[in-house]
Amino acid sequence: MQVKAAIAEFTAAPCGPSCVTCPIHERAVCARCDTRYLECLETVKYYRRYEAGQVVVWAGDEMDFVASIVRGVATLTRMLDDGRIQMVGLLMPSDFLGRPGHRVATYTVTATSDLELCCFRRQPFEKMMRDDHRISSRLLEMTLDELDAAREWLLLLGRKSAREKIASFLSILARRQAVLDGEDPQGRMHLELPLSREAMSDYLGLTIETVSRQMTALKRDGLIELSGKRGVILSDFDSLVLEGGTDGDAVMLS
Amino acid sequence: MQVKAAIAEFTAAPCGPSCVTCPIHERAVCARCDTRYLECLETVKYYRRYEAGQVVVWAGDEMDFVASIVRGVATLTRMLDDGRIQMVGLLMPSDFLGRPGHRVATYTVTATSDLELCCFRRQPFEKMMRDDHRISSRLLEMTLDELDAAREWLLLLGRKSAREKIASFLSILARRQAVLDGEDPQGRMHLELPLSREAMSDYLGLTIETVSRQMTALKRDGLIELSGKRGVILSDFDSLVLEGGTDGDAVMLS
DNA sequence: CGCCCATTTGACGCATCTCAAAACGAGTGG
DNA sequence: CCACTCGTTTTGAGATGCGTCAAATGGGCG
Repeated sequence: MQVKAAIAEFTAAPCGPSCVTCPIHERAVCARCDTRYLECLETVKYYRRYEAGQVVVWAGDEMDFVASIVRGVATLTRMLDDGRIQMVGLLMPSDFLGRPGHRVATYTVTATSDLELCCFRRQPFEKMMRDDHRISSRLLEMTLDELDAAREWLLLLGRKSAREKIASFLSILARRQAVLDGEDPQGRMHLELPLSREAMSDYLGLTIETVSRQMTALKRDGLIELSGKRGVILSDFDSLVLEGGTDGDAVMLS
Repeated sequence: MQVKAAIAEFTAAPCGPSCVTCPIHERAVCARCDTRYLECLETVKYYRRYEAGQVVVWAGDEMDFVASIVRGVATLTRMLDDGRIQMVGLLMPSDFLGRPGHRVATYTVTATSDLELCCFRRQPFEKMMRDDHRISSRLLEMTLDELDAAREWLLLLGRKSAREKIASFLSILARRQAVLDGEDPQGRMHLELPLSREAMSDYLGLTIETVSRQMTALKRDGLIELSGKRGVILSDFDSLVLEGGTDGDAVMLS
């Protein structure tokens, strides 16, 4: 599915749920807003939904909004001239989408599961960033976290073996899942992969065949069990982290 | 030089040059400060010098300052348990070093050429970020740029061949050099590499031998000429960019 | 001049890619 | 309820780009 022809259709909910009951309010870009600006955000926000597989924006297209991921998973991808694809971002609930100040999208954004966005029109959002220091300060923090994650990813792509890449990837997903659930990642864990094998290979800089072979190898070695296409059970979180070479340890230091 | 034993010694210049005549003032984190805060920065800043090869901080160490690169080049690196190294950041003049809010360094910082830093003690700098919106807003912008660069780097590590990696790397250096000189990168260009072959291999996720072989190959094919260990002449900037698969095009879109 | 270290060159092995086919699972219609 | 289809995933066999190990070259400096 190198280039998916599906054009993004969406349903706009002009009057979405309230920010107060919003499931991502604690962690999203709006997390630190005081009541006054939260009310203001409330008036300019709107929701969009995408089905799994739909493209949200193409690299090079204009994007007139920025957004928080409310539900589901989206990917950012870059493509070389001859069609080779690399994923460069994996957005999960509470993550921020878009770049304030840039009208043109640098990456292709795709929904890999059913996706719900809380969108803000660019102009009003940029104005609010100027007015309420808390928004841009939270965005700075989130961007610095993204940068650290990207650097961890560089280490993975540059120096890890296929087996280590898979193990690291599963650890990362498990950790993010646990954080979202407000738990500590440990012991036996259930995981529902939000990505196809192809998307995994785009994340890891591998081919789909190598991903499949290494998943089988990890299963053979008792580190994971597979249940259906997307289900994975990690026999032991710490063992898997070990198998990945070194993961996130440095990022965890505060 | 997996682990260089050299402990960072430095000379502190308590009263450095003035911000007004500072060569990086236009582009650094302080670029947008108004006069009042610039004067304030002036009182808390201090300079440090490192010789080529010295380590500025080790990953895991406390770092009580943040800094702007004034002169020279520094690298950020991460290491796996068994010693494999990956570079995850390449800092050039006007770039920012350190993470406000984090006391412990996540990456090992090394001077790869003689290096001059304009340092700010963490606490006063963080206070000033809170007081002067312009500092944190400039830092946000710089961090977003870094994130885009890191994502370009992900594409390079994940999907490019050794030859494309080298070509891309040289293009990136040439482009950054040109930007710093306020010129457009094009045609025949002279380049003085700020990195050893080993550092290049750490940047590109290759071995030193492969880097060397591909440099030779690019020379054989007339794309570059070598003059001494660090000197490179790009026969034609655009040809080299082409050889790199696709470089920075997307990042250049505004 | 001679030593030291960075770089280049060479020969060989292996991890991952490529191409191809089989297996599997989900959805559809008879 | 089963047969069929289509897309995804797994498995297999062979090719290759890059890594590994080892030696040669070369430039800089005492």
